[in-house]
Amino acid sequence: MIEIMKIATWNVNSLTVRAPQVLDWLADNPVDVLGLQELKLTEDKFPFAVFEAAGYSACALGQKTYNGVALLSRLPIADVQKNIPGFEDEQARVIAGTVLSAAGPVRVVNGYFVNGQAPDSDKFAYKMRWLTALQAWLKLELTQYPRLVLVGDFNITADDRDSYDPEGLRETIHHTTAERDHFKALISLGLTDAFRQFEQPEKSFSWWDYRDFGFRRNRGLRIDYTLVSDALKPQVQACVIDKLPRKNERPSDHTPVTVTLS
DNA sequence: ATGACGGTGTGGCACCGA
Repeated sequence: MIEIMKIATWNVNSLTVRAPQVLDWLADNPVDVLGLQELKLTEDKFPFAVFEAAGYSACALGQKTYNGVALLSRLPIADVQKNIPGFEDEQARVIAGTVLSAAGPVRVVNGYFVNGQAPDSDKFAYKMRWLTALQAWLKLELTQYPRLVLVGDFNITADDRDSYDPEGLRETIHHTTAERDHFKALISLGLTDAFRQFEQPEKSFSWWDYRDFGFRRNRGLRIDYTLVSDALKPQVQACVIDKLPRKNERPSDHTPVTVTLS
């Protein structure tokens, strides 16, 4: 018998607005674990009960107005970690937990990576510091949890295929060499971009600007990723971007990405 | 070059996102 485990990521851009869409999506796509980003609410406003009723327990690191991350899971979650240990951060960007599946424990790290605004900004400097801290922590996590999945909104295009206009946007935010070097450094820890393990259509994106008919014109970026550790790589069965929720009324600007493990 | 759209908080807009 083959145990299947599905892990997904979705930047919902306000859980207050999007909770009904998340519930609808889970009803159609009953993944085992869903990492959410950009909750834009504090934990006291997190709708634990509605997700419980749908069969999902939740753990969350909230923040008013900005950021905020959560893990929804149908399986028990243990050893929850909020933000990067030893990295002082007022912003709620990371939540990790160990999912106890029938096939053994899987460490799921869910991140809302720093946007960075512009390469010459203070926010970009923070992005670099944050990425450095994430990398150092994940190196340790991987020794403790060889079976690890890193999901989230990375706010980085891994390479030119992940942008609708790689030439025109060269060295702008999400496209800089410095950001891509950090992405490669994560890969060098022993992680693999599950999406690129499979043949994919050209111009596959996970985010489209609300403005200027971005989705209709497919002017988007692939910035939402599911990275699997070397130990899990042989078990990757599929990785798909679901564009359907982007067609909803009042959609998030991001769509869910799901990785399937055997 | 700018702003376009959307969410939030607070206030009559500004800030942020990507």
